[in-house]
This record gives sequence, C-alpha cells and structure tokens, in this order.
Amino acid sequence: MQNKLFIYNSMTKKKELFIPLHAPFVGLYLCGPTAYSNAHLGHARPAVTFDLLTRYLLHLGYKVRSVRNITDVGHLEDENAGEGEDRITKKAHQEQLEPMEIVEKYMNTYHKNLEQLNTLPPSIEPRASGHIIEQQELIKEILDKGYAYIVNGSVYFDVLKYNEKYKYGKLSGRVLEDLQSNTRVLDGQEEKKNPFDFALWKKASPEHIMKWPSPWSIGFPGWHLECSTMSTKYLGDVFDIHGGGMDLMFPHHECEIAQSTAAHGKESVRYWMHNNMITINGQKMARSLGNFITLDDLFSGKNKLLTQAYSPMTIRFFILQAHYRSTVDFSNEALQAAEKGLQKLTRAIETLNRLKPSEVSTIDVPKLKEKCYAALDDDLNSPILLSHLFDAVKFINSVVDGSEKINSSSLEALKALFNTFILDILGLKNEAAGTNDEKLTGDLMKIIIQLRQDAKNNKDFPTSDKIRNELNKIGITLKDRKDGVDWEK
RNA sequence: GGUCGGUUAACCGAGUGGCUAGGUAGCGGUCUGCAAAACCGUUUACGGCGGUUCGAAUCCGCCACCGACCUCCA
Repeated sequence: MQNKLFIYNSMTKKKELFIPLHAPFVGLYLCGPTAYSNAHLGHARPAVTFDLLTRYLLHLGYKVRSVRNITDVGHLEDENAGEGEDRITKKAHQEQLEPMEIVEKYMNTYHKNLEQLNTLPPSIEPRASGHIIEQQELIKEILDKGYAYIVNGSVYFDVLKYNEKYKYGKLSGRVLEDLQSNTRVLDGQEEKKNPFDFALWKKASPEHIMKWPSPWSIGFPGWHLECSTMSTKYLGDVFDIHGGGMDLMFPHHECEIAQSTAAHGKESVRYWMHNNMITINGQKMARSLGNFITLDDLFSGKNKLLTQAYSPMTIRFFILQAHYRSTVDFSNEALQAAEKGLQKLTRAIETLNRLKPSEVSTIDVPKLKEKCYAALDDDLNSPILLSHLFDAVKFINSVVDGSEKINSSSLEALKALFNTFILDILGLKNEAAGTNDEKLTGDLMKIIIQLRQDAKNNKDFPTSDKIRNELNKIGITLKDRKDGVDWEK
C-alpha cells in the first residue's frame, strides 16, 4: 500500500508520515461525548474531522477499526468531594429520570445527529459503565507497579512518582514544577498527596446513584480511566491514532498517557490528533459556557441566534471548508456562504452527468487528481481539496458554455474523481436526491417545461412567464441554459 | 501568572521567501424576449514597528490585540 499521508502529531508537534503498526489494519480511538445533553455544533467538528480521516484511510485501502466511547459513568461536577453530584445524575434529577435513561436519550440524539451529518458509525462504541471490571483491572495494575495509592477507599494516581521515571506533561507541554505552583487549590483535596494527582477510583457518597463495588470501596472510576481501558482493550496495548478535541489535551489525554504508560511500561498511542474548536463571537462554543447551538436547532433553524435553518450537509461543508487544526468561527453569514458554495458544488455534479463529450479535451484530469490527493496527504487539508474541486466546477460550467472541451475518457475520469472525493471521502451527499416521488416530479416538470417552451416559441411570453412565476411561488426555479432548461427546488 | 496558538481583503478561510488559493458578497460585461443560472473580467489583504535578504505577508526580534488550556468540556 503506497501512501504519502502525513498527519500532524500533537505529541511531536510535527507532520509525520503515517505508517500503521500492522498495515493494512489501522486502529483509531476517539474520545466521545458525555451523554447528558443534546449534541451541539462543537460536537460536529471532531465527528466530521475524524470521519474524513476514516473515509480517507478506507479509500486508501486500510482496514480501519474505530473505537469511540460513550461516557455514561458521570464525572464529578467539581472536585468538591463531599457534595459531588455528577452531570448525568444532576440532569437525571432535573428531568426526573434514571441516569441511564438520560444517557440513552442523549446517546440516541447524538447518533441521529451524526447520521444526519453523514458520518460513518464507529466499529465499536463501548460505554464506560460496561467496562467497570476492566477499569478496576487497570487500577490494580497501576497499583502493582507502584504508581497509585489508596486513601479512604479512593485510589489516586501518583503523578510525582510517575514523573521520576516517565515525563508527565509531554503532550500538553506542561512541566510538573509549573503545575505545582499553578494548580488551582480546591476543597476536598486533602486526600491527595499532591494537587495534580488524579483519581483512578473514587469512593461514592451514600446519595451517589451511579456506583459499583470494588476492592477499595463502593464507588466509581476516575475521569480519565475509561479511555485508557477501552482503547487498549479493543485496539491493543499500542495502537495507531488517538483523536479528540484540543480541549481534551490537558488533563484528559495527559492522564490517559500516564495511566497506560504506568500500567504497560510504554506509550499506547503512536499518533495524537486534535481538532480545534468552533468559536462563536470569538469564544469557544461549549456546553459549560452556555453559548452553544445544538445540531437539532441548526437543522431546524429554531434558535434566536439563527436567521435560517442549515442542512446537515451545509454544516458538514462549513466544517470541511476550514482546516481541522484551525478555529472556525460561527456566524450566519459564514453558514450562508457555505450553503451557497455547497449548492454550486452539487449543481456541478448534476451538470457533469449531463455533459456531452467532444473529441478533444482541455482538462488534465490525472493532474487534478494528483493535486486532490496531495491536499489530503498534507494533514487532511480539506479546504485546499475543495479549492481544487471548485476549479473543476468552473471547468465543468465552461464546457457547458462552450469555452472548454472534454472528451469521453476525461469525462468518465472526472466523474469518477468527483464521486471519489466529494461523495466517498468528503462525505458530502446530495440531500435532494433519492426520494420515490423524484421521478414523477421530474417527468411532470418535463411536461411543464415543454409547455412553456411551446409558449415561448409562439412568442406568448405572458403564458411562459406565468408558468415560470407560478413555479417560483411554490419554490421551483427554472434555469434556461444553452443546452436546455433546468429546474431546481 | 504559566503553557500554547492566532491576527490575511466586505465576510468565511487556505497558503507561502519571488508564481491569481477557494467560497460568499460587490461591481462591470457576455448570454437571454426578460429574469435566474452560468461564464468572463474586476475592486478592497496579509495587526504595528524594526531586522535578515536581491526580494518577506511568509524567517528573526520587540510591541499591541484576541483566543485556548491550566476545573468538566468536542
């Protein structure tokens, strides 16, 4: 398998040639959501980013096993040990539901939204609550190796001890001494040897709902443990790619590294990939900041921040228009521009399928193809890929206008290229296509268009205009092209 | 305060030591009975100040502003 895919490794801060450990297999682990409220635009970013990665790897011929967790154990609201009510439990109280009902409810909408965004489902989607035993096994291993200690039924990771042999903070560029002086002092930390130590197992207070028996206490696993456990369980002690949002680098991924390294004596992840944030008014969109727009709202337009609804593919295109390591700022203007741009692209696909070949060709499809691959190989540069595709759009439209020509072999090659890059890899599907009524509508439209043509031929413009205007009223636009009349809803 | 990143035209957003990114919007034109679409042409750029260089928006330094992380977060 010849591959020139370079990906930016957050660990080394360099673009590196991607070489899987056991080609043609690729192991990919992604940090999924905590299921306690509706998915928002921010969640769409990693979903689309790593869907692009998965699709491209599949296209290159790799067999990808992707694992994305669902956090359903509930993390503490804060470190205030006494009254720690986790987010899922809190929501469960608010909505008067069982914690697992909350998880189920929001997991379902998450899945629905991601399907709308045309992302491929992960190969395995493990839940933290289903891996309590494995998490406890990992804690035991870490305890055996001497990198954790037990206090009052809770188990904490000994960061200082770990740092003696391995380096803590590698990924996020943090130095332990700085952490020592800068870690915020919180209540309920007196159990820990050091404030930067983190919990592997937490003893539950009596009112805590989500808890499990363990050798140390009735309690629940620590925040970072599930990813260490489930990634290595399904992908092996060492696996290829770990992805997630940049905001997870510290402490989540840092702690994951510490846990896995402490237990296995080596690092588990070969390539770390982090997507940047979606901002709104220049600030990160986050549940905790309350400045988020849910995906359901975006798709329906029902949100005071929105001037209109945006289709899932518009959102997908919007995300793909920026490189995944840049922040992307939300605005209605930007989304409207994305909508128009996507429309231009989809129209060109339809035009392409209608194109009549000539003897000569003024396009170099192999060269275009090469450029498209080069863009993706350069750390998944989707905006550059799109710019190349838009060059092709311009060419396609010019063929219709007669200023460019394409022969049949180039035409087939171009169709294949569009199919590969737009549908298969970028995952931009035609949202209008596919319903059963489509054909009937198409046939009816042909008749109507012919009637209008007859009127025009008779110079009966009032009638032809009437047809066009009435169609306009029900949302159908007619477009008189050189090669015939086209219409769209 | 510490660590890291950003500042590109009306908006979004790439890239780069010398070569028009792209999308959206605007303007002018072609086509059309008219319109829409399409096509062609075109207007606003690289935060500020220095330095390196034949040449810098791109490399270096300083400054300003913005953001992320340091607490759960995609």
